[in-house]
Amino acid sequence: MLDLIHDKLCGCKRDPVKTREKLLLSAFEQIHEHGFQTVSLDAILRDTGVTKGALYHHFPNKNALGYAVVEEIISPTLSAFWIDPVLESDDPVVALQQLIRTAGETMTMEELKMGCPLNNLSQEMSAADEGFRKRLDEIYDKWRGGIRSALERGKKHNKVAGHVDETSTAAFLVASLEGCIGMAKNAQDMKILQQCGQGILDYLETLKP
Amino acid sequence: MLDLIHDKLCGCKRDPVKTREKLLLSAFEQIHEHGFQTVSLDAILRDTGVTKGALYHHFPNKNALGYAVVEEIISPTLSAFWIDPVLESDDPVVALQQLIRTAGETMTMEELKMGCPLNNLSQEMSAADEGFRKRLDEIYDKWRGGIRSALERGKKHNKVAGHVDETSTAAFLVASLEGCIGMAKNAQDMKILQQCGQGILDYLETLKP
DNA sequence: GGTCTAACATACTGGTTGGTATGTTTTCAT
DNA sequence: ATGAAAACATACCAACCAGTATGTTAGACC
Repeated sequence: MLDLIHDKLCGCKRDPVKTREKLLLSAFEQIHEHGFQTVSLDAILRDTGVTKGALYHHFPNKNALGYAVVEEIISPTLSAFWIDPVLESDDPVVALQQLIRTAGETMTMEELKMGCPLNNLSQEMSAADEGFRKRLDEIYDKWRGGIRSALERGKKHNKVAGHVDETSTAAFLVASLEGCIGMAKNAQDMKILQQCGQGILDYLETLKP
Repeated sequence: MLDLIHDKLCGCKRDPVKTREKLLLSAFEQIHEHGFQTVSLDAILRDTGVTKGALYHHFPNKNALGYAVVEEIISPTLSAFWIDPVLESDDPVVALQQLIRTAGETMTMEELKMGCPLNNLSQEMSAADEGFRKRLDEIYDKWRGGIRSALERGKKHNKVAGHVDETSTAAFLVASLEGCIGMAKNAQDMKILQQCGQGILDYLETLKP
């Protein structure tokens, strides 16, 4: 439907940018739901209506499609929601507590069952394919680095206690966040998510001066 | 080689218990290395020398083999190393700190790359198969319950601070432990493991009175 | 020692998958 | 207008995989 309207507005039958985007988005969703190795290209083609020839015109192989999902969807989404707000705040501890609270409140049961796209892919692919591992590790590195520098700035503004080791705390925070989401994903239980979330919130409290 | 010796000692050409054990052990290793869905039964048969007929005599299908690995290998191993020692100690905080330190010291690079078998399977299978999810969740539940009751006992012995909420702390501890191992697995970097480990150790310190 | 069944062994199948070969149709610069 | 290249479309393939059908053999029990 919308395609037809767009075709008329656009005045063209082909829109390679849109085709690529459709593929990326469908791939992201299906990878998120079923995992990269389990998802079949045919399923993505069925979902998007794109043909195999078109897919292999835009991506040389399945891995390349996955890489693009990591770089063009997962990475920017995570930055926007979890990294940038902390970097922009003067009080990273409070900012993180806020983020965790809103994440916990807005999380639906379906999202809970699917878990974190970044963590899912890491756990599935890091040992199997170096291309995935490096790209995912870059994201994690950026995340840890962001929290670390935010903690440093917070210390200067007297919002973070002096005894806090910024590097290990940042690593631990990212790890426990993913750990909590993973635990709730397996339990499929909001109560577990809230318990874990409370655990992080309490921990964050100990970082204040 | 050993099989032949055993055959002579045993005086029999067939040993169904041993055959089952061989299958379980090989399945565990290969699942740990490649994930459940990626591992092929043929690979396990090649590895063990067992034939397909024998495998399907012992297990009705692939999932059943996986379930048996969870119940008969992963669950008891985890209990022995991570749950029982904490339950037996009067000071769960110190006991956990000890466990984390020895785990961090004895971990090889190969183990680091492969991650935690329990967490790997959870992340891979919980959304895909309810049979796996329930079995893995039972293990997590036992783990959380163990730490919780250990924290309660520790409080009575004045080894755990009064402000500690046992339930959420237990959930958070298990989640962050798995989170740390997962983070180090993706990074393939001992330094990251140590940073995360230091984070947990510092956190555990805040639980003391 | 004969019989029955548990414990294996072999060969095969139907379905799926990532990838390719080859052809057609737009689009756009000249 | 036209040639070239980008953007798609179709048909096909070899490999693999879980599972099955069918047969064989060892060993326990009477």
